[in-house]
Amino acid sequence: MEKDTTARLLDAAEYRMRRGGYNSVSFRDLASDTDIKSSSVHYHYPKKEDLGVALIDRYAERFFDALMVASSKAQTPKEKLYAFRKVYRGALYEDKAVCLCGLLGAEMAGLPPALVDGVTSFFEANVKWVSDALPDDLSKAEKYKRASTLVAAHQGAMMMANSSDDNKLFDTVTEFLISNTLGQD
Amino acid sequence: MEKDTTARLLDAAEYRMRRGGYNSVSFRDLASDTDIKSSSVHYHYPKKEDLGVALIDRYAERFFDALMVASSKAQTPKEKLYAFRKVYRGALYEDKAVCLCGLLGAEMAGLPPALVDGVTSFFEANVKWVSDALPDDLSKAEKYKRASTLVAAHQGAMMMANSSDDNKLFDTVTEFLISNTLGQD
DNA sequence: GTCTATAATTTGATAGAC
DNA sequence: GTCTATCAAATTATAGAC
Repeated sequence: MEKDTTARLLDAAEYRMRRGGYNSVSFRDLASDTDIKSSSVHYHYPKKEDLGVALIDRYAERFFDALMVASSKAQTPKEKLYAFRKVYRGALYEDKAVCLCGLLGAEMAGLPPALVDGVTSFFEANVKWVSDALPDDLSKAEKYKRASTLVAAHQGAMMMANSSDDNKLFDTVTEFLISNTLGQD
Repeated sequence: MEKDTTARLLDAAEYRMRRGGYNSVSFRDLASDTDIKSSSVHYHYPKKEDLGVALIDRYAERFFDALMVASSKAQTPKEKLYAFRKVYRGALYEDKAVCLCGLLGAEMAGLPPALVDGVTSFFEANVKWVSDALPDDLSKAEKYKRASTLVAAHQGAMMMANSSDDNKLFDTVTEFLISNTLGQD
């Protein structure tokens, strides 16, 4: 089963965008990456915006799919949070890049308006997932606080690991924070 | 005392780069922002790289100056960490943008090599400053772990606040983390 | 230091043939 | 779906006058 052209285009675009940001991706780069012409890229994604929206959608879907898989056997809050960490960790170690939505979230003010909602939703869903993973006895506000902290730290750790070319930093930070956030009431 | 042209150029470039990333800044934009011609921008910064390096240098200098001022009366670890938070918070609230180095750190792989060191140094210096602010009785490894976590969380919280247009998220996360990181041994 | 002028390249995008 | 051909605009950058 060969990958179709849109999948290969999204792969190439994601690779580039997660390394250099939205404006670092050009139709001609994608064309040469996938051995077609730039006009053919426009056939699949008429505007760059359309490509951006498709990229974010696919990224979010894949992320939450991976999260479901990784957490399928998780019972305790701790196990669930380590599943969350594992998915982030995979994105950093396997793709050797930061989170697509983390980068675009920073570039938010410079993005076409059509992309904004997808990025915002990604983080809302992140925080919601982590909230639901936390112990039941915590208040809603307390869950929100801790979940936001965990998501923010995962994103920040990813960026710092990326910028210092030291993935261990991600491991250290996220491990510390998960045990710390759970370790007290 | 009027601002000289380089200062106005760096102001304009910083404004744009912190909103859209490295590739969202063009010489012509800066020219129109400062009411000069793009060829005159090149007089001050021959290559875009040169501009980028100058931007990062100025940003880092200003950041650590602000940190010195904010922490001048801080005695305890807690007071010092709140001073650190205050400087980050100012960058988010007053400039209404993420950290320049946070954004560039995410875009690292797509940046001209000349910019890499400045971004890396910024974070190393951040972690060092926070390490030194932590209680003396902690081991070096423990300080590194906590300092990295605090810096990562500040960066991540900034990005998330930016992407959700909700600066309160930054306040919540950083307040929680500072009290939490200090609250136990 | 700033300007005019311009070059070389890249970029997002479209028309129309196959 | 992909191609050739093309466009208009943007972008980095330089030469040379004032």
